[in-house]
Amino acid sequence: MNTLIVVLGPTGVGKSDISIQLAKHYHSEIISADSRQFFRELRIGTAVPSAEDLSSVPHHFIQSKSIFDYYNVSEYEAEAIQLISRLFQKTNPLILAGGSMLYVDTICKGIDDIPTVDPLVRDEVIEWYHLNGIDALRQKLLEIDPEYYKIADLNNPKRLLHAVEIHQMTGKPFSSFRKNTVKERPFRILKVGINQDRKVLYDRINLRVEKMMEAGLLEEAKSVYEYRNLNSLNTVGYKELFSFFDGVCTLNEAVEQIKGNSRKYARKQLTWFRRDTEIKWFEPDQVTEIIEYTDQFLIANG
RNA sequence: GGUGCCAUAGCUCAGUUGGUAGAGCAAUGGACUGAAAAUCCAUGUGUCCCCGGUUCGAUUCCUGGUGGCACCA
Repeated sequence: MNTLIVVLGPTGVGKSDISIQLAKHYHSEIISADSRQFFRELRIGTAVPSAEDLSSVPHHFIQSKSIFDYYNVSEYEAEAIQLISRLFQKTNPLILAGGSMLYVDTICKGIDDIPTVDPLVRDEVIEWYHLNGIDALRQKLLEIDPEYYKIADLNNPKRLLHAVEIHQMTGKPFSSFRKNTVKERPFRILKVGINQDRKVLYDRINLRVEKMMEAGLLEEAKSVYEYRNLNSLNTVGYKELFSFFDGVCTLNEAVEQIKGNSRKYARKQLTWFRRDTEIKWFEPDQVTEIIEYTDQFLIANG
């Protein structure tokens, strides 16, 4: 059976470098599980690998979408699983690299089949929510889906809105779609986590933001500023600079916020990954150990 | 050297008419099913600069010291 080596970890820890080294070692290819590097208009702020790195190993799903495209985890699951099975016909193992937790999990475990929400329905429900407030939204959920109401995060409008949207679209409660079934993949999965001392990681993140600014992040943000309402632009590195363009804060404050929000994101990623006991953790400089680990797994599993 | 102001959480500061203190930022933990770099929840002990005095009780008032800032010389 083929093996998918999943390289994951917090932002800025050096996943890309390690993935490239692994891919070279196995003459393999890299599938990205990074929900922001998909967008070709966002290059500097999402820390897309250099042109040199990209040409040294085949990469997939990097810079492959536009910020104007509607994209979501489910579409990613379908496209990525299809690609993975095609690539496995000539290459084994393959490398999945990225820090978008939900996207990584979707490849490993799958996601329930829930209808895609019609943008018109979404707008309608959001408008209703703005008019009536969160209490009314909770009340509505209680009426249409008491089962989900019991477990839902009632402070989180996005969660409640989605349940209402699904009901609006299908006439069925959102909870009836939530099966929580883990999909069996026709390949083995080996999870390699990269992490390091928190202080060192934060220094790396802060420094990386400075380098992004030197590389022209301000201009990149300016070039997409007029589309700021797009979901794809609700992204660390851009939203803070939009605030600067709006005159809400100084450039220096915006840059500090980018650093802070990147650190928060790294923490959030670690929270998510921490509960996944299948992950074997390494430090960024342990490439030799990582390859030893993946080699052993591949030998043991034919 | 003189005068004035300040000294409280990692940082910026608020506050206690005397009953040992709280905001923002930072930090930390958690949740997560088609918006996920999104969205949401939780966590605040710190010699209240130091020595002494007044007081039942001082971080708060008073004397002195130390450090910082400003102005005057």
